[in-house]
Amino acid sequence: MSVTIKDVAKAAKVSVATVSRALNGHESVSADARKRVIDAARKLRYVPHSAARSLITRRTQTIGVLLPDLHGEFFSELIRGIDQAARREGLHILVSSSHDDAKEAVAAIRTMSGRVDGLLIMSPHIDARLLKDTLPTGLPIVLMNTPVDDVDYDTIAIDNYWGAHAMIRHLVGRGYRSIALIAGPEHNFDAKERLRGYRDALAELLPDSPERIFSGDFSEESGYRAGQRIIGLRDRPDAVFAANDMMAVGCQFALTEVGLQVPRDIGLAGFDDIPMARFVSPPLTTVRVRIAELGQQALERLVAGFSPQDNV
Amino acid sequence: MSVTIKDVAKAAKVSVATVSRALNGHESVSADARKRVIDAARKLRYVPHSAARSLITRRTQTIGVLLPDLHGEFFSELIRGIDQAARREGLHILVSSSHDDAKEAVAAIRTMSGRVDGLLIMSPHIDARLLKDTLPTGLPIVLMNTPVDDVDYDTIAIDNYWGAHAMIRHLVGRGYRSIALIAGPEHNFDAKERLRGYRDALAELLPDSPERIFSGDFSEESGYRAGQRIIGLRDRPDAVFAANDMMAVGCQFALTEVGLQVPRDIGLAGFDDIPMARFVSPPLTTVRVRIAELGQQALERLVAGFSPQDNV
DNA sequence: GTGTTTCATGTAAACGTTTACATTGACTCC
DNA sequence: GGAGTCAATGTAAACGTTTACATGAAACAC
Repeated sequence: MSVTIKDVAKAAKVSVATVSRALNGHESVSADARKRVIDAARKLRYVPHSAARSLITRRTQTIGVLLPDLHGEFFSELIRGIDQAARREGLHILVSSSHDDAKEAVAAIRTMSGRVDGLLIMSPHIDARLLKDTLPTGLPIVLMNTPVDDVDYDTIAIDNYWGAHAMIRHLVGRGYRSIALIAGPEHNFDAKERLRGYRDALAELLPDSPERIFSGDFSEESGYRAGQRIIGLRDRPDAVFAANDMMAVGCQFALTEVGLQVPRDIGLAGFDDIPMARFVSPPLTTVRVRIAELGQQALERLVAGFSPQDNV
Repeated sequence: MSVTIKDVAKAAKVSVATVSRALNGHESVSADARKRVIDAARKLRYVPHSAARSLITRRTQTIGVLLPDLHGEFFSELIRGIDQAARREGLHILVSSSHDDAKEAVAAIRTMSGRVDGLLIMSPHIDARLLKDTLPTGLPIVLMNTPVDDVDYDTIAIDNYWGAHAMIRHLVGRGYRSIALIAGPEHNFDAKERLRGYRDALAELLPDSPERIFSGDFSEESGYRAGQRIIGLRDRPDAVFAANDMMAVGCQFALTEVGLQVPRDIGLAGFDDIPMARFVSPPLTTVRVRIAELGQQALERLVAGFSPQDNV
C-alpha cells in the first residue's frame, strides 16, 4: 500500500542504503545519486515510516507532556512555550491530560513512556516513590511544579513562595493593613507554597495582624463564595489576596455585586498572570509568572538531559 | 539496555508469542501462563516498544493536530475537546503549531504524517491543491474551519456565517439601527464568512442602513484602534459588532477611555465565546461557539473515517 | 484403540528502516 | 604497472513486536 524506501530505491535505481543516506544528508553520496533519490522521493510522495526508524535509532523525536488538565489559559500558555522550544529542537510533542487521580496518571505515564524520548510532567498526584515504581529506567524526565525532593529528578517550578511573599509586600507597601488570603486546594503543591509565602510575609511585615485564611479550590466559583464570606464579616479585611487569578475574578464578582469597588473600597490581588487578567476591569493586580517561559525552560532542561549521542 | 518482550518471555518461561498474546488480552492463553507473564512484566517494568508494534500493526494510536497557533483560549479549548475525545478512543495526540506560512505547514504535515493514524488540520494557509500534493494517500484527515470545497476532504466548521447573521439579528432586535463591523484579516476564512453574514443580515434587516466596516486583524490592538476611529465619527454607529472577542475587548477599552459606557451609550458584541468573554465587565455579548465541542466532533469524525479493521 | 477436534503454545517470518561491513572502481604515488 | 587510498555504493543484519502456521497434548466420539 504505502510507499517505502524500497520503492524509492527502485525508482532512483540505487540501493535502499543509498536512499537512506541521501535523505538523511550523509556525506558520501554522489550529487547525481542524491538528486535522483530526492526526485524519486518527491514524486512518490515518500514519507519515512517513523516507527521503523525509531525501532533502530532508538529515538522517537517526541517528548511527552503530562498535564493535570487542559482547562484555561495557564495550560495553553505552558504548551505554547513547550511547543516553541520543541520545534526549535526538531521535536514533536505528545500531549496528555485529565489525570484526576494517581492511578490514571500512572497509566498515562506507562503508555507514553514507550513512545517518547523524554517526559515533561506536571501532576499534583505524583510523588517520587510512585515515579520510581512507574518509570522505565533511563527515560529522562523533568517535573514541573511538583513536590519531589529527590535528587534523581530534575525539577523546574514557579517560585510560588517568593511570588506570594512579594505580593504581600506590595500590598503592605500600598498601605493595606489587614490582608486576607483565599487559599487554594489543601493538598496542592502550588497552593501550599503560596500559603506559606503569605504566612511568612504576614508574620514578617504585619506581625500584629492575624492571618485570615478562606478556603478555596482555584475555581472561580470558590473565589466567589469566599468573597461573599469576606463581605459578611464585621471587621472586613482591607485587601484580599487570592491564590490564583480565577478565584480573584470570582471574588471580584462577589464584591462588585454588593457595590464594593476595587481598589477604592477594598484591595484585590491574584496570582498567575494568565493573560486574561489584563482584561478584567479594573485590571487585576497579579503576580506575574512568565508561563510560556516556564514551559520553554522545562523543555530545554529535558533536552539537555538527553544522552550526548543525539546531537543531530 | 531496555527490557524487551524477550526478557519477559524468559522470566515467565514462555515464548515471546505467548507474552504478546497474554499482554494483548488474546483468547487462547491459559490462566496460569497469563498470570506468570503479567507478573514478570510488572516486575521488570516492561513497556512495549510502540515503534516496533506500530511497524507491524501499521497503527500508531496517535493522531496529529495541526494548528495555526497556540495563543489564547480558543486553541486551549479546542485541544481540550480533542484530547477528551481522543482519550476516550484510546488515542494519543501529537500537537503542532505556529505555521505562519504555507511552506512551514506543509513541512509539518510531512513530518507528522509518518507518525500518525490521522490528521486534524486547522490552517488558514492550506488549500485543497496543496493538501493533495502533500498528503500521503490514504491518511484520513479532517479539516477544521478550512475553506476547501473538495468532496475528498471531510470538513467541520464553526458556522461563521449564520453566527454573524444571528448576532446582527439580535442587535437589530434590541433596537440598534446603525451597526458597524470591525472585520478580521482580509484573507482569513472565518473573517470572510463573518463579514458575509454581517452584510447579508444588514441588507435583509436594515436595508436603508449603510455597511460600516472597519478593518482589523483579530488582535486586541486592532480592535482598540478601530474603536478610536469609530469614536471620532460624526455620525457614530449605535452598535459595534467585532468579528472576534479580542477585538471587542480592545474596542471596549477605546470606548470606556472616552467615557462611553456599554451598553448604555453604545452596543458592543463579539464573536467566539472564549471563556474570557464572561469576565470582562460588563460581560461581552458574544456569539457562542462551543469550541471544545468542535474539537471533540472533529476527532470523532476523524475516527469514524478510519478503516474498519481497527475496531480494537 | 483410533481418528478427530480443540486448545495452548512455540517457531519463524514480516514490518521499514539504519548502518557496519564488504565490494567496486578510479585515482595517486612510486 | 602494481600497491595503496579513497569515494560511492551495495548487502545484509538488526531493531522489538505481531501473527500465520506448525506442533503437540488432551479431550472426545466411535
